Amino acid sequence: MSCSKWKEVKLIDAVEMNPRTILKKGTLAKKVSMQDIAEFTRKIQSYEITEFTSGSKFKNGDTLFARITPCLENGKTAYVDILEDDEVAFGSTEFIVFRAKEGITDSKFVYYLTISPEFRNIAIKSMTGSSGRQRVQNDVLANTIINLPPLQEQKRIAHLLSVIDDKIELNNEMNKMLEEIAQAIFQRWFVDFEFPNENGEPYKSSGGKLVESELGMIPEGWKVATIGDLGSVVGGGTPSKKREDYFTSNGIPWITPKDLSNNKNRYIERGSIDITEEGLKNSSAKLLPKGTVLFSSRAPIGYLAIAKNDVTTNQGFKSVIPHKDIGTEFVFQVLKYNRELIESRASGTTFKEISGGELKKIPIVLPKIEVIKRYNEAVKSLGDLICNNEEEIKSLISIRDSLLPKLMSGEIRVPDAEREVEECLQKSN
DNA sequence: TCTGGGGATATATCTAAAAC
DNA sequence: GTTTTAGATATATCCCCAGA
Repeated sequence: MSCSKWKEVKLIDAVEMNPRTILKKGTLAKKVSMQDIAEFTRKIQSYEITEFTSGSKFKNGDTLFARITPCLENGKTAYVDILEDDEVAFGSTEFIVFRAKEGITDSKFVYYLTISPEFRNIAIKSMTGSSGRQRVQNDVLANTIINLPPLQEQKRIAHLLSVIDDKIELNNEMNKMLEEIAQAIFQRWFVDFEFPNENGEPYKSSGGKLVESELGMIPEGWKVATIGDLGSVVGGGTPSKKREDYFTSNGIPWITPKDLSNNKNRYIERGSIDITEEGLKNSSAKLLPKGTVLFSSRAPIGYLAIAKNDVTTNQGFKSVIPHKDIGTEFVFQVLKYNRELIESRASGTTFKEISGGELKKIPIVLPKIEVIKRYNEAVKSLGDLICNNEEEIKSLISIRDSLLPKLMSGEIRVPDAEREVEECLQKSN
């Protein structure tokens, strides 16, 4: 049901595809690789500055659209807003660059158009190429008929969706900062030994005594222990014969390293697939309680997450179920702080793997229990804040994804959608 | 500049050997 | 006998670049 003022036009008449953009060879410029784009995320995650040799070229306001399998299917599409006004950047050759046409389309509307399921499906269906390396056919996209609202309406739609994405980005920023604070506190207390003493003064600089240990000077009363002393170290498992009936969409959450590579959240509820009771029984995986720290131990060593509820993992993890008086946060930070050391103890030729035995043996400085207790009180709210922000992001994503196709097709109009968004934001605040 | 083939590397999966 | 470790192999992902 589209409004009469909406017009059916060919994409190429509304949007420039791979527009000519000038950047001289050898110029230093920002470079956005495929891995700098996250799945279904508007914001470009990172970039490097390097000499331009070849690749796609773009400016602020452009949309980068992955054209190769599986990046496109996985939702690698981003909006460029990391540049100065006249700055030109470049990136992977596997991007199609979309640019709004002056007076015809709005740049953010173009972004939301390209992430709408309808548009993505057309792109995905058009893909051809040798197996495993399918690419979008540009001319199919160019000739796709889209239902284009008047410019003002485009701006309203884009603005509304942007409000949601802005909030998601804000929450992500906030969480990044909170995580940095959490790390800084850990560093200050347990690496610099400036934890507050009984009088609330920083221990070391107010004359707290340090004594010799095999890990250098440490506060009196502390000791050198191992990661194995922090809790039980448990390996994961995969059912020996991969049988479909061992997996389900609503069983016991089963986490694999891949679930963490796509998901930078600190807390995890479930992975992309669950395991059945039967499957769990037929593997060496165990049920891990809420608060267990998951540490990927094979191939990508060092992905970290905290179980938000009971979960299991595949064999790519060693998990630490923290002792009661140590607590999740301390274990999480110890593993994070020692990531490189742990990786250096890994063995294996095809790829590195840290064995449970080796992981347990990694030496660490263990504070007095009362200090850990105070630490846990000090950082508890940080963890809670991060967790809440992550929850809020999830609900924002779900409202964005439900509104987007309806707004793009004209099924609902901006004022009605606005009300839904406001309700959602209100609830989360 | 555009298009698509294919190399390089990272990661997942399967499963056998080693360790318990 | 069961669990853990890790090699072989398959797949996923990203990048480079030749030829039109």
